[in-house]
Amino acid sequence: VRARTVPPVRDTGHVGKREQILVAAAEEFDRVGFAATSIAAVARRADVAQGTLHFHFPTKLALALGVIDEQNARTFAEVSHDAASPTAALIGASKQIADLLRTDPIVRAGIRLSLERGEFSGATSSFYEQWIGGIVDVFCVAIGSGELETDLTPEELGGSVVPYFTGVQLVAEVRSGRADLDPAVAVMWRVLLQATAAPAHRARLLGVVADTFGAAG
Amino acid sequence: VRARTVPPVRDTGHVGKREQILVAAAEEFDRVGFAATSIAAVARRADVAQGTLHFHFPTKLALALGVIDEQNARTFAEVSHDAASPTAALIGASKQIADLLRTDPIVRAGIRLSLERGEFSGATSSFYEQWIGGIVDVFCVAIGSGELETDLTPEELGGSVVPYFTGVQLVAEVRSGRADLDPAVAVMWRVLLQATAAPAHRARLLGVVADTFGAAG
Amino acid sequence: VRARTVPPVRDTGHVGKREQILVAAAEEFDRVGFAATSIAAVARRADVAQGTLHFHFPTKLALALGVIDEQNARTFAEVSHDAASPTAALIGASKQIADLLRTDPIVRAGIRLSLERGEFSGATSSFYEQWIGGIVDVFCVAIGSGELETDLTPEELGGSVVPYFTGVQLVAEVRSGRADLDPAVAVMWRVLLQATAAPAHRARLLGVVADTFGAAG
Amino acid sequence: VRARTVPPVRDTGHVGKREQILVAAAEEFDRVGFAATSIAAVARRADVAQGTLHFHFPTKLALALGVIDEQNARTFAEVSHDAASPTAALIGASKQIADLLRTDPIVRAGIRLSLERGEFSGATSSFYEQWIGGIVDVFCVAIGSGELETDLTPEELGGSVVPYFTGVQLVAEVRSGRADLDPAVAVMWRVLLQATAAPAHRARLLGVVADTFGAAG
DNA sequence: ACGAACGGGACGCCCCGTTCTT
DNA sequence: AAGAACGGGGCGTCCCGTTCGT
Repeated sequence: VRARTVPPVRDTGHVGKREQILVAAAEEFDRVGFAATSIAAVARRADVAQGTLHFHFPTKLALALGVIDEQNARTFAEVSHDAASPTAALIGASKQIADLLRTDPIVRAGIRLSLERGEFSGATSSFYEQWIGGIVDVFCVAIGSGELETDLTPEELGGSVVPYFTGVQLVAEVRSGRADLDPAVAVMWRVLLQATAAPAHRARLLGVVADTFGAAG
Repeated sequence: VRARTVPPVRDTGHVGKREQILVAAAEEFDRVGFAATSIAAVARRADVAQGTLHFHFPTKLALALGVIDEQNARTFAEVSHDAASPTAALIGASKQIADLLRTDPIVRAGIRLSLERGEFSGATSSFYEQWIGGIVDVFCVAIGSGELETDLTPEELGGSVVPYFTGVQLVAEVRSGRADLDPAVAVMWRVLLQATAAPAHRARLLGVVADTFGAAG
Repeated sequence: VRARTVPPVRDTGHVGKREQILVAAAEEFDRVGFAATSIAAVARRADVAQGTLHFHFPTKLALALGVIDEQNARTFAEVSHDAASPTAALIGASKQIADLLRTDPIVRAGIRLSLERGEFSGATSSFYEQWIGGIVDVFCVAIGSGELETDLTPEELGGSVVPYFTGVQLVAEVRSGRADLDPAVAVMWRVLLQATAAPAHRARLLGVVADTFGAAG
Repeated sequence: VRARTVPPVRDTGHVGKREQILVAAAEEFDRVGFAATSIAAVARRADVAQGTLHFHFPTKLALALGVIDEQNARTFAEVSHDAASPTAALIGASKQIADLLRTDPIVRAGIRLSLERGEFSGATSSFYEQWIGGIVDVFCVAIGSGELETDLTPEELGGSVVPYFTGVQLVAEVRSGRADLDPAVAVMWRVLLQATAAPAHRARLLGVVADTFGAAG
């Protein structure tokens, strides 16, 4: 920090105080939740003065919203739309999100904050609506293309898959610190495909699941 | 309190300060979570002096553990074992727990606290292990009796159903304050039965779901 | 304690709850002082319910005064009046009190409380007046008998010896936990005798000091 | 405080919040001791918000150590080394410290805290070691120069004089609020000089005592 | 613009000393 | 003799401005 008194030619590794703070905040939020997170601890972890923190995020709530926004961006960025096999694309996205949940503090924190009801209602519920909406779209395509066959509507399906994934991730966190998240997500997909995959596609999609979270994983 | 200065013949509704406190604490924990709950608020809500509260629960953590314990007791009490149709019994239990989640503050709070990672690890993870264990047993019977047919092991199934229910309940809470919890649980069961029910039992079990969470629900 | 549910014929070692409490209180007062002593800790240490404690001592102040009174009694009981050599008697008493200060929690606590100014002013200053008064009497006799020769009045002498002993004891406590109290008291007497002993008695009295706190001590 | 919104030319009497707090704390510590001193009372007396106080002294212990440090500095600053007559210098220092004990709250509080055993052990015992060490040095010189004659070693003498003074001061405090501290210190010196002063210097040194704490005192 | 020191109240948890009832 | 109830702070510290220096 002191070395920056003379702003040098190419401060390598300089990622901007803002992001530095955001990551530190995410780590604390993920660790102990919103209410128990102290701004002082965030500043300490970010190696930043409290005044500096206050300059970028005037309030603790702003800090949380910043984390949630960033998490939304990162999460949705992972969803790749593949018209060929929408269900396979969904499986791939779930794997990538599971990976993020294991590695990216901002995503971890964002999810946790999104589930703490209360002050984030706005950002939070819109997050779920958005997510479910996107998945419903995928299911529409998948059903339309005959990849899935079910008497459930796409809305019912999407509205159940998102909570399913949420629960799997959350209980994995509580039980094992997300160590065995991948197999749990795989089981989820096996249940879902057994229930909804068209017979013609079932074997292939189960293969995708096995490959994605596979024996190697 | 004042009315008790003359201990009357039949102090109806006197449930003991301890339970009074437990309920008040549960309401607060459910509303804002552990960290944001203030002991003063609990005492106020329970209409009890802070010293009284401290006598029964020396610490905020003790308060939370008390709530979790009570919730465990109440939750498991709901599970009725019906040898005739274990799956139907499970569906019934899920309905009853869903009802508790809508009405019983202690159960609501207990679940919420169980998902807040950290200091409750002990009580919490044992809670999930216990719950999953019980459900695995039911699935063993159900598969053995031919009611369910699946290539998933009972362990996989139980370990996936519990998170499924947890997620459904949680997202329902965030999205609608659990107003539409019943239909969401019904969808869950339709997915699960479609995936695992033996053809000979499928229609009947779906009927149980419809009746349980049914049009009347 | 449990064994006393049936009050037996000869509860050996039964010293009365009152004294039990007094000792426990003294230990705590000696350890941390009046203000920092908690009544709960005293009750715990005395293995007595708080209600019981309150029955014997309605107030924390009463507890402290009880300790101080008992200490006064025990302290003054040690002073033996020996007309043959009043100074030697004084030396002996100082040794005995020094021993008490090392072993008797009530005396330790009483002294400590007596020096904590404030609420005990009454009991405390009377304690010093009484003590100094007694010693002045001894010095009167000693000077009258020609054992001591000094241009200091007995009042000056007594009023200086008591603080001297107090300081020696106190600093010994702070510096070494009273481990080397005896030699320090011996030095005190050597100073005092060098200043006040009549030449004819000096050697004998110094011998008394050496014997009392002596090489064996 | 309000007057400082416009930082004026000559903020007379502005001594810094830190010192302001230190003095207020000393007054409280002196009045009721460490344990019974409330931080709120200190803040109130210093006319400072509790947050401000916490900024300068994060803990009550830090506050006490701050007072003790300051007292050490002020006390040792009074000791003037006069090679001509070391004993006279010591007498003078004792007078000055006695004056401080009557007037300077920080010195009063520091002494009191130093005698409250327990958490201050570190700062406290070093205080006594330092003090005794300094006085032993003086006695070495005094004995070497023939001003004092005694069979006591300088260590014994120094290790006895400091407690003597401590006791005199303390009992004076308890008995009379230190009103008659000066005569008591004078008596102390008369005893000490009678015991240790070389005959050739005795009259002169007693004269110094009389002049210092003298008839005018 | 940015960083840092300083100041300010407001509670939060703990627990303390007491009283009241059994 | 004991258990239960009771308010009242104590300490810590948190989150937030504001004012300096750079």
